[in-house]
Amino acid sequence: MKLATWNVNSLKVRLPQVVQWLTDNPVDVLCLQELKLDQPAFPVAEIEAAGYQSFWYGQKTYNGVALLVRAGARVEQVECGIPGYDDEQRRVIAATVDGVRIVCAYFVNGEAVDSPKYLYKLKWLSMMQEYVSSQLLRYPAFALLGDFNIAPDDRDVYDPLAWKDKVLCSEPERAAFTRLLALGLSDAFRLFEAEGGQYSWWDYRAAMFRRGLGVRIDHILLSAALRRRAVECTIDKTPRGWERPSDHAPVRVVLGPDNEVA
DNA sequence: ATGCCGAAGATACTTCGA
Repeated sequence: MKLATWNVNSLKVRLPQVVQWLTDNPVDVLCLQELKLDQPAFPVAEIEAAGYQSFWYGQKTYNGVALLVRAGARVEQVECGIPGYDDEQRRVIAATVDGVRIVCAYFVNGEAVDSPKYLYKLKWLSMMQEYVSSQLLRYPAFALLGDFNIAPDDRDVYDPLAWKDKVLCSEPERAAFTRLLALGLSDAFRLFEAEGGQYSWWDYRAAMFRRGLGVRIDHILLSAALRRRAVECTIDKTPRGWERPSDHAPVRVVLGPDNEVA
């Protein structure tokens, strides 16, 4: 089973790239963030023509998340938003795909540590913590994928000194990421790569991608049951080099068969 | 110290992203 996540920064603009990427990378589930599409505007037919079912939670201009699921896969228990959290911003969609619980999330950016949006981010992170905790009790085969807007440690930042205590890198954000791991989740990328210098987001400005200056903020977290099956996890920089790219790159994980004896 | 780029809504600039 193959899972991936990609912040597309407008699905309207990036639709041809999403279809191209799925053709080149026929994953079972692709989690999308920042659709920037009103709910009725979702390109269901185009996604279906590419061989995928669509489940989405759209919002005009901002936010919006989707699960693209390979045709033929069994999809159950689709859930939008965090239950019990009345959040106007549409950032979460979940579903069970062929027995694996998938949560796709667009974490709050926060703007800056002295911003009111940062307080919203911390509140949102605590709600996500509770949500993931309760999901794990129900679904042992669990994966959380998305744009976390958190660089877990200094290996994930091109200039840790410049980013020290800044949004994406502040201690409270990193502590929230660590708390998610403490629920029994593993950062799939770090199962295979201990070195720094691999990033998933590069600022459009100042030719940051060309200069190799980025941040790793898009992640795939796996429960113990899925961690055992993980074979590889890679960041695909290819689409970041295309014309009119998203500022984020897709992240992909390959899971082997479930060999556990029931 | 600030903007750089890019998307979107509005309609010539502003808001937001990270």
